[in-house]
Amino acid sequence: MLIKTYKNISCSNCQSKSHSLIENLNSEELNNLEQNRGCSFYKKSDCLFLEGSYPRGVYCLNHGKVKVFTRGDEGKEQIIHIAKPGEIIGFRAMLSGDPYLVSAETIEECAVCFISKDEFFKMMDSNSEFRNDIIKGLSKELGERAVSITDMAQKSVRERLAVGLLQLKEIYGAEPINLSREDLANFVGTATETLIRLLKEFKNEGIIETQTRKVIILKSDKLHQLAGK
Amino acid sequence: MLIKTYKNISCSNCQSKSHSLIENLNSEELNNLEQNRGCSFYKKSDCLFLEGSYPRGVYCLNHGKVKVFTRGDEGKEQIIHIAKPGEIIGFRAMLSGDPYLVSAETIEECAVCFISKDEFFKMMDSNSEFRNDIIKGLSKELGERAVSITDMAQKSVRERLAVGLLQLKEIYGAEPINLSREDLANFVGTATETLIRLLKEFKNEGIIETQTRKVIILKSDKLHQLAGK
DNA sequence: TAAGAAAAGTGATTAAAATCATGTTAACTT
DNA sequence: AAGTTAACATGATTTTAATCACTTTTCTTA
Repeated sequence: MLIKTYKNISCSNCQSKSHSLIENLNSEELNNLEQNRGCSFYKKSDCLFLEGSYPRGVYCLNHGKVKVFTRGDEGKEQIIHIAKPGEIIGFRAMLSGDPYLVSAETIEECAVCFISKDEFFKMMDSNSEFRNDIIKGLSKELGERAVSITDMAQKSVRERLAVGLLQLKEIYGAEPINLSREDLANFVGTATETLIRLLKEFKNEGIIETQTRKVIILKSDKLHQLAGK
Repeated sequence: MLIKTYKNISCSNCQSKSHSLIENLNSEELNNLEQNRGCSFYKKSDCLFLEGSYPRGVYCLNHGKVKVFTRGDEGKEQIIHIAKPGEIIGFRAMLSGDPYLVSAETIEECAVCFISKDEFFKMMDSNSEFRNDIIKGLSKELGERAVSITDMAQKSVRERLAVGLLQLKEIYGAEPINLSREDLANFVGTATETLIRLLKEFKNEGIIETQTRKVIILKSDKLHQLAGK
């Protein structure tokens, strides 16, 4: 259970600062940020923001994981990204000036700081390093998404599952992957039943191990092979 | 046939300036840009840049169309974007500092100006309006790609063809869509044979008309229906 | 801790789209 | 203008993955 001392989180001492875009702020800026952001605790499956609404600021993830997804025609989720601590969520729509095209929801207990639009743009304007990091982040993600589109269009579900598991390994690090089968299916872009069958195959082939819902990767090299180029 | 007076194109009078990111440059900046860019004429199927190589600058499309694509495992192209006059091509990789993740190739005769890395970054640094337009452009595209991923994962090929034709209508405007069946298939993300069969269906349903390779959209509303949400 | 609900898993069937094989038309080239 | 090549088109077949119907297991919470 997450210790709910989140109100006391300081930006300067934030455990997630080192792998965050805020790492290049100086101490003055960090102090200012600390005064002007609000921290909240979110239960599992809480919504950060909803597709179609207008952004009022950005979310800085201190603890937990957040899924970012769109909904297709029949309401089926497509998970575009799973955010981990340190990530700033939702700045894309703020920068473009459009309403959100995606929704964001916690998939475990989370501590999240909210930075208002004004504050965020102030940081963008005053700190060129921060701004460049944002631009680099956008660019990097844009490149990754071109690859994702190609994968979706050309790879088989089996290959996509291999790709997806490798991505999730990066996100979860040493911890086992802890996603519902449905979320995993919506990340890979397939039906839940198909996903379950393929997971079983991978398990039988000794590539992964499962502990009820949790997935542990045993043979990354094999997954790389299966994933293709 | 494109008149090859492209050497004389001036940025200030560029026919594509008004729908380009360079429209917010002042006359001094435009003059400077004009001194420092090089214009070239490209035949159909010429390569602007190749996946894996390092960007040395950006390409500003004055005339013609350019396809931007990745290659999947078996070399099959996935067309991510089709650029039209006014667009700046290839700044994504320059901003992220990585090698290109995509290739760019002309699909008709083109006039293209090259702006060097230095020049481009100078413009980014000195003109905040230009910079903001770039950031907005990146953000907008990033949002669109989330939708594309979802479409690829969830829509049928028939639905995707409807979506794709509507996008191409925006790009081609009043002119008929002029793409090879293979390129069209690689844009929609399907096999060429499947695409041809679906085009025939759309034709039989009176939604489109074909003139050999050219496609003319007759009923956009019907395409919107078929495309889903 | 027992009951109910939600998630995970299985089997059978159907549907969609890829693949393979081959024929036809259009577009260059000499 | 004829010949050659490449693009377009079509039919038959196979493969992949979705869908539907249902069972079992695992969480919740009263």
